[in-house]
Order: sequence, then structure tokens, then C-alpha cells
Amino acid sequence: MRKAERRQKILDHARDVFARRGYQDAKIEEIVAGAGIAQGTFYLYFEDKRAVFEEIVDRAFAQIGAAIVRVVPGEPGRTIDDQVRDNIRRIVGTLLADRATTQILLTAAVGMDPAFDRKLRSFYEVVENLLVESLREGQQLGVVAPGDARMFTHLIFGAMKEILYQVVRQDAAFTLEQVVDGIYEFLGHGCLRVRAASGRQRVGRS
Amino acid sequence: MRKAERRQKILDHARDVFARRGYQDAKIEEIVAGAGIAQGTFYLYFEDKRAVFEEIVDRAFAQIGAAIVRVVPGEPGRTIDDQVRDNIRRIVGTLLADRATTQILLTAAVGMDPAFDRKLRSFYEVVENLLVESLREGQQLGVVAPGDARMFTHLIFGAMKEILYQVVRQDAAFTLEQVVDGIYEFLGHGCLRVRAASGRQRVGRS
DNA sequence: CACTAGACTGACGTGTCAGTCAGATAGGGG
DNA sequence: CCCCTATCTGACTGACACGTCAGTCTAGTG
Repeated sequence: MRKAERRQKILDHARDVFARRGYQDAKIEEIVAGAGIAQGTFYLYFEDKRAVFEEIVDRAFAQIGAAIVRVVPGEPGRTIDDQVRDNIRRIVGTLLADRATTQILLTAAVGMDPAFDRKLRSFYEVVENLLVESLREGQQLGVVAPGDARMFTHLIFGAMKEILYQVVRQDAAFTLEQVVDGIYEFLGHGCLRVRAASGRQRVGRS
Repeated sequence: MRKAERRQKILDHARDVFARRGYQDAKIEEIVAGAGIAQGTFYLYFEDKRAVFEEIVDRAFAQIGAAIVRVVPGEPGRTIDDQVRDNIRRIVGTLLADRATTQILLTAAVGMDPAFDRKLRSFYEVVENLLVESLREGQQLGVVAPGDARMFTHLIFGAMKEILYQVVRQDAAFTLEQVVDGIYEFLGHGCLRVRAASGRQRVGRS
């Protein structure tokens, strides 16, 4: 077996174990047993337990980053509408394609320790800032509702994370298209239709 | 010092340490040091480490549960609108009143282990089912958009969890009212205003 | 076949804590 | 003042799992 192959095999099994057990409860012993190698061999390929974990997370982030495409207002034949929708589909599609990794991102990687937290935050910040910028541009163009763009960003992120978490955990059985449609409609209209009590238009401003 | 007082003191310090470190990295030694007692004394008040943690989480859930009030359609002088808004305010208010505990719920309690996960899920399910029922009722009354109520529930939950997480972590500095308004507007209208490409009304159906 | 380099092995050493327990302390009743 | 009980103490222990390393295996070369 070539080195790269073996390395990949370790990564794959580590991913499964981390997804199933969480970081702390994932034992090296279980990973190497799954990969069919001895404990020592593991350390020929990775510095330590955290190194495999970080590589899994880093790769996942790279994939997600690649799934995001900047929305261009003037694009001929592709409405902003479609571009937004496609972005949602690509991101959700990427995350649902590898459910074990997604579960790691949404559970095991949460509340690890201060050092890892900073790493995670810095990735999220990049994506968040991208979205904040896009929303502000959208507000200029009148295609995004007025209000605090950063708050919108958090609300959008949260909604997406939760629905993905549910699907990945198999607690909710939605198809990719159902999830995409659900998110898209929610972003577009919300879900409440009451607005009896006159005009409450305030949205939190920082 | 009375027993109940000391017990409470242990709970308070445990909460702080769990919030700061997460469950695994929270050391009993740090908890007892903060509470000004010896290691052995801790075990006179709590079965083990997990028992304190569970008690903190249980109390938090009880408080959140108490903050939720059933929305009554025919209530005189109180529109559904106001009742929904008040519910959001009470829930968010409760969670922001004790930020350390909220941080525990949103980070330390995630991905603990299968047994604890089941416990968490069962609480969430109760609240989720309550919301799903309310949304379906609302759909009958025409005050909630058509679509999969369970998906709406997940999206709403996720949005609320994320914004609270951000505020509690001090990464975002929103006031209670800003958060309430932000969530309310988001639930009411979403944030996108493009709907050029004709009628895409589909929302995921289970 | 003999030799070697590199890959692999798995039993073991070591640090870390959760939980224990034998003894100290406090307090109140006689 | 002394004893008895309830409470507290903190040094200790045992389990556990990460990471190591001395030794084995394998495949390629002369």
C-alpha cells in the first residue's frame, strides 16, 4: 500500500470515529483498529491526535470555501435570485455529501479548547465577513432587507447549521432539494404572516 | 455555612468553570478551588462530575421551559403578534440573564457522549414539538406561511441559537431588544427581497 | 543469498485526573 | 470539659489512554 493511500485510510477512519464519538472520546486505538494498522504506525503519519483532527477540519473548510461563489449583480441570464439559490445548493450539497465530516464540524469541533476555538472562529469570520459584505451590497441594490447585516448573517448561519445538523444526525429526513428550498424560502419570506399591530420595522442596529 | 448555601456555591463555580473550559477540560480541582472547599467535600454534595453538570443543564432547561408561554389566538387585547414577540423576549431574556449557563448549553453540552446526547435531544424534542404544533395551528389560521412546520422549527431554533451564541461569547454586542427585534423581523420577512424569477413557492415537505 | 533502509509493530512508560478514605476539625449537648 | 457526631480535608490511588521506542518485517539491490 502506498504511503498516500495509507494516510488517506487513516484520515477516513479517524473521521468516522471522531464523528461517532466526538474528539475526546475518540480513542487512537479505535482509529488504528479501523484502519488496520498498529498504534505506532499512526504516529508515522501524524504528529498526534489533534493533527489528524485539524487536517480533517481544514480540508472540510477548504471544500466549503470552494463551494461559495461570489454573487454578481449584472450577470446576464443569471438573476441574483438564481445565484443565491445556487450558492445555498452548493454549500448544502457539499456538507451533505460528507455527513460524517459535517457532523464533526457541528459537534466535535465545538468547544474543544481556546486554541482550536480561535482557529474555528477565524474561518467562520472570513465567511461571515464575506456574507456581511454581500448583504450590505444587496441592501444598496434593494435586494436585501434593511437592518443589521451582521445580525442577518448570524441568523442565516444559525438556521443553516441547525437544519444541516438535524439532517446529518438523521433526526430529520430531508432531501437536498427540500433543505435548499426550505432555507431559500425562509431567507426570502420568513415564516410568520401576522403583521396586524401596525408598523414595527425596527431591526437591531449596532 | 448552611448545606444548601454551600451546594449552591459549588454549582455556581462549576457553572463558571464549565462555561470557561468546556466539560472535559473543566477540572474538579478548579471548581473546588473556586468554591473554597476541598476535593473530598465536593463528593459529599454531588455523586460525580457529571452529576453537577447535569444539574446545571437541568435547571437551565427548567427555566427555559418556564419562559415559554402558549400562544392563544383569541386573547383579547393581545394580538398573536405580541404574544409571539413576548415569547421571544422571555426566552432570549432568560438565556441572556445567565450567559455562563447559556454558553454551557450551546457549547459544553454539545457532543458530550451518546447518553447525554439523548437527554439533550429529548428536551429539545419537547420544545420543538411544541413549536411544530403551534406553527401548524398558525398555518390553519393563516398566520404562518405554508410549508414543512418541522423544517421551520429547525430554522428558527438554529437562528436563535446562533445569535445567542454570538452575544454570549461577546463576539457580537447586541442588546436584548436588538436581538428580539432581529429575530422577530427575520421570522416575519426573512432578509432577501429578490423574487424576480416568477413563482418558486416550493418548500420542503416530508 | 546477504545486506540495508524504510516501514511497521505493540507492549510499555508516563502524566493526568476523577474519585476515595483515613484522619482532622468543628460544634453542640450533657 | 469531654465526648460524639457530622462535616470537612487533601494526600493518595487506580485507571486510562497518549505517545514512544526497541525490535521485527519486507522489499529492493548487488
